[in-house]
Amino acid sequence: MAPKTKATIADVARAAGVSTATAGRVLGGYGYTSEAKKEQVLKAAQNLGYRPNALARSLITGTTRTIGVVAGDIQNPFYASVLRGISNVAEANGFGLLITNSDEVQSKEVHSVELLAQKQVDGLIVTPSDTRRARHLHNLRSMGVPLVLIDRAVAGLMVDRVATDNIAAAEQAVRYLIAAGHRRIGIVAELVDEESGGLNAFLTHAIAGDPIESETLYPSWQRLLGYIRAHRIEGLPVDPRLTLRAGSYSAIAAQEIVPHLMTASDPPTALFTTDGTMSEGAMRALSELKLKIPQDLSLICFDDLDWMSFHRPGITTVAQPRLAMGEAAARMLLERIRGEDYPPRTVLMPAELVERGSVARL
Amino acid sequence: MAPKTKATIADVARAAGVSTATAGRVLGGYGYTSEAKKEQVLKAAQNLGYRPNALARSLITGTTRTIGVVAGDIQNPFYASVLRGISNVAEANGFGLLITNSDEVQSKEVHSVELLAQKQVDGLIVTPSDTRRARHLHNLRSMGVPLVLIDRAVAGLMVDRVATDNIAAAEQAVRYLIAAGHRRIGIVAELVDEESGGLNAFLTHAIAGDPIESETLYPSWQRLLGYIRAHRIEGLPVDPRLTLRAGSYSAIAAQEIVPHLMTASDPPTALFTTDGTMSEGAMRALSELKLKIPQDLSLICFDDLDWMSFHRPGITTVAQPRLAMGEAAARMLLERIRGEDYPPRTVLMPAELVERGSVARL
DNA sequence: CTCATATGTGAGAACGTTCTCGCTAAATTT
DNA sequence: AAATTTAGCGAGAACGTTCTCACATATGAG
Repeated sequence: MAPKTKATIADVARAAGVSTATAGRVLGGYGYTSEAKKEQVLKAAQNLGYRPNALARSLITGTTRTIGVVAGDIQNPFYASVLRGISNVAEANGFGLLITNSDEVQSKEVHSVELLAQKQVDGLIVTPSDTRRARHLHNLRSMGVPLVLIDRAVAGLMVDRVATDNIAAAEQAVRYLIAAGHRRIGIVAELVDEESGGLNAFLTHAIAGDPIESETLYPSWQRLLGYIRAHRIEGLPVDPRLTLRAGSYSAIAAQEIVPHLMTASDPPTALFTTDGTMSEGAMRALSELKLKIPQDLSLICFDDLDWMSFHRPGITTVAQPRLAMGEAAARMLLERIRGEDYPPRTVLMPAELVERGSVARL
Repeated sequence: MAPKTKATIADVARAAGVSTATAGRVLGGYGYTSEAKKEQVLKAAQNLGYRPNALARSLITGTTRTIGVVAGDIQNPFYASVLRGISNVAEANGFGLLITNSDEVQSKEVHSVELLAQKQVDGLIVTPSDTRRARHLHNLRSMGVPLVLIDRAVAGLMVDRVATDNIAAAEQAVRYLIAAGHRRIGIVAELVDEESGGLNAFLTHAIAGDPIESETLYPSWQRLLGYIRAHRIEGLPVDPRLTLRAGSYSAIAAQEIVPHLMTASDPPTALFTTDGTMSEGAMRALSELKLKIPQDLSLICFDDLDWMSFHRPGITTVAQPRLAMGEAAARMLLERIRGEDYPPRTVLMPAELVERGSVARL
């Protein structure tokens, strides 16, 4: 029944009494074959338990029907959802998914991209960990490997990209807080990479309303920018002491920094956390400080994580369409793989402010 | 600099003025080569931007350095963590990861396994969606493809397996509740597949203490068994009305069923939820019912999800070593791929009861 | 000096497919 | 009736590697 050794197309051909070419035609579904031989071959294949070797096929067709993904960390709900979105459309189109983690470390990302390229993926979806140095990605482009960026852009790399409209999303959230009467609003953001001149320089520029090249900013910087814009629009000053930088993409970092803000002399009445991880860290800190939400502190988070809906009170949050982002990215990539030749597209997806009970009116 | 077309080993050989065999030797790092030629070849490869084609290599070596994973749903924190564990050891050993979702649907799982097998993965890690019908997995074994099962077993399929010791874990949690004075303890479990005779027959058998073949039980049934054993050990009767079956692996199902229990005439004083998804659904329901934990209801969950630690009160839970499970599975698989030939091993990992504040002493 | 061993090299087969070509026979058009 | 097209099939060349072999050359032992 189940054969001990794998059967090749030649074995099937021999068993069916035809040439490998004919066997290949019926098994591969290309070219002409008579009904009679088709049945013979199919029966022989069935008996031998023939399973096509995708490697050999890919070697000659030049396509693997596999797409490579470099995510930051599969375990992170953001990436997990994005991946699921990618997986959905990949699967629907008969594509496999080769997934790696970069941990937001450039060297790992380079290594991953190299691995995936060697495995001859038909295209890549990457969340670049460095928005400037990206030789490996430029290199891919010059080799003609389709590439789609998620969540972040790379300066000078003109490729398809899908991201959240971070500035608008943050601006909306912060204006919502201001509309509720809040005047001192804290923000806790990752802000991992030094923008030229650092946080202070960025703040003074942004507060002054200087034009800022925001496209290639990291998402957390974009969200900070939205925070600042909301203040400017509403005619409110920005107090730099209210802008908290975690400095790394970790909940612990957020958790450690929040207490400084809340135990200071003039604490904020509302807090805005700029992504799921920061939200989690902040929640840990607030929980330990035994602060009541929203009585002691109003809160708007970023990313709609499971617990935010059943937490009491419900957490008002900016929901990114994570699944849809993954799906959009995969669809764009598949179009490129099919050879469609648009100019590079940027899809900015709107985030939705989900109102729950974590914001008090002052 | 960056070449427009991909260079093959033959191109490199030509440029270096050696044979493809020699070029292959230095590039592939096998056999003898003189220092002089080695340098020539390396330089030529550098100039041409040579990137080895893993497909061609795999076709001849018969190994792809890729392992396939069939998970239920990447988006689910349980699978996300397990996957991360797998990824960690795979990456450390230079293996790639081909990941698919089965959504716990048998037909999708079969399809995934077939896809991965065609792509010639060196081995598979699967969370089987059906513990009985698994022809595709038996088939893999007979073809000599290494296979490791996670979380569940398949009747009659003797392969390496890693899972949580669900019975012991549930027993410990429920005994903990009993020790705290609880006498009416509800359980909300998935229990998706009809065990022979259904839930009632299972209950009567288990309560009577009949020997039960527990190895191939689905995790939720095992945890129910642990719940029953705890009652038996402590000399407490099991009230079938307290055993809630969600019937599907979804938070919504759990959310819908919990209110029936809590608004009944004789509600439990404590609740045990048997996995992360059930916990989430139950929390939703409890939140809507505005029940205070632990004053109105004590609670022990399964799986240590992020929010459980900063929820107020903290949620006491049975923490599965999800990451370690993935790592263990990957390590076992790699051993098999290397050709090590033990008899099939089952690794039952202990879960840890994390005490927080969701259990009241009566 | 001869024989064995280690080091180095290239020609060409192999891996399992798809693809190109040439050949037949039948069907259709001119 | 001749000319073309179409269906059907097989031989054998690709794809880009690794691997096996045969053959050098150098080194050292006896």
